[in-house]
Amino acid sequence: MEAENTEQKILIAARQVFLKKGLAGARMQEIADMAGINKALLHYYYRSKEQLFRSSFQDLIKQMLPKVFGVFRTDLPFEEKLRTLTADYLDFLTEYPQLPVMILSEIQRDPQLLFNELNIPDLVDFQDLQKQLDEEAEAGRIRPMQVFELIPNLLSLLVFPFAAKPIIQNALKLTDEQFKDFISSRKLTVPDFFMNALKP
Amino acid sequence: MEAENTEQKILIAARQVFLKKGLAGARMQEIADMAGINKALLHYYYRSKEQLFRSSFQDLIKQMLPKVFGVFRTDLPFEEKLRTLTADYLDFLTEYPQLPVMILSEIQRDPQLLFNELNIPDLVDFQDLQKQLDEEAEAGRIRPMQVFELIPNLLSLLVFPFAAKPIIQNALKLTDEQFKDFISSRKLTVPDFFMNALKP
DNA sequence: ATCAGTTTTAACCATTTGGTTAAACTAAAT
DNA sequence: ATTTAGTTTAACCAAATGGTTAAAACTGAT
Repeated sequence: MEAENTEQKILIAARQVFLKKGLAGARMQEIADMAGINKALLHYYYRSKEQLFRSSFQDLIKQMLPKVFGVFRTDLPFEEKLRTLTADYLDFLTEYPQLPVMILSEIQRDPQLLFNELNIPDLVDFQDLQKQLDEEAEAGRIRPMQVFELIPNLLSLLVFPFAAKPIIQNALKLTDEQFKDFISSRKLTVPDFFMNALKP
Repeated sequence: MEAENTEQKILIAARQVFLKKGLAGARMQEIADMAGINKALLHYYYRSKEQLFRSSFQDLIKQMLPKVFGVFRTDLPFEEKLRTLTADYLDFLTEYPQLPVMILSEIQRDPQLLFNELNIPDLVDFQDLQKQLDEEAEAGRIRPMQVFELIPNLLSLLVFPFAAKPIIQNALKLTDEQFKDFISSRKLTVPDFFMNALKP
């Protein structure tokens, strides 16, 4: 998190502020203060708030997507894919717990935002995954399952607890540390739960 | 959605705008326009933007919570509870698909918001539910399961698809109507998935 | 018809906010 | 030493925005 050049300092500060407050709620002054620079310098490096937001957003998404979908491009057995993805994704989100809400709310505001820059089918070959599922089902190891049911269910189980972090923490009276433990426990319980749900 | 008195018109308009843009993104002028009234009239009825937001937010939450948690106060068999809650909750969220993101992002901004006004343990008696789970497990109908694992998993499966609606719609190329069908199919697949995951 | 209370409006205000400008500083290249 | 390019700042600006005010219009009771 240390400062290198000014551009980096700005990006890091912007990320922090945008993650917490979103595009509309963020103030250029706050970002400048957090980066320890003058507000005009923001506009020198990134012409507008919108542009700074996009850079910061893009940066995060580019970090995120390979970790979410990368494992789908390997030829690991299905259960391995599931366990790897779960652990990697939960680790990543633990670093940026506010990311899901920020992404979801900005996409609600501007649905184009995400898809102008990246192509999800490019990242996950749904058909390949479906083929693997069909094979597993054929072999009697899991019950028949559609990717379009499986993927939303899996992402739900992985992402939602972060989106609902304040609610969970309050309802269960967890400190930040305890919340991390809660998430950590899910690296096992979620794949277990999931594999059980897939049993024939 | 029809106008009764001005106060109602304002609340309805405010709800629409806040749902779409959140507190920071909403403009008083836009709310006034949508309600077909003058901006000053907003301030006559609701002193400030913050207060209008709270009223609108409160209103929605009060509608939502009984539907989410109400069934936990009945003495239905566990699987019945699960299926009832799923159907009711999915129906409710279908009416307000943007609600989850709005709630989650405003709570991230101000974690107090939700809990100042309502007490979740008052709505769900976790211990009662745990007892029921223990009984089901004892009888060999499900495997042992903690409420604190079950509830987050269930809410994840129910809420997340709405939060990710634009992503799902784009990735799967669904119209609004097809998205509703997708959600509707989950009234069966989610409880099925869930009950299967709970099998001993 | 009039009066009191409520509702509605147009005009206005102060502050905030994103963004600009022009000048000063720095360090490397010539 | 001077030029040049990049970096940083203080001071400003125009527009947007939440909020106020005072007066007009409406309503229902007397």
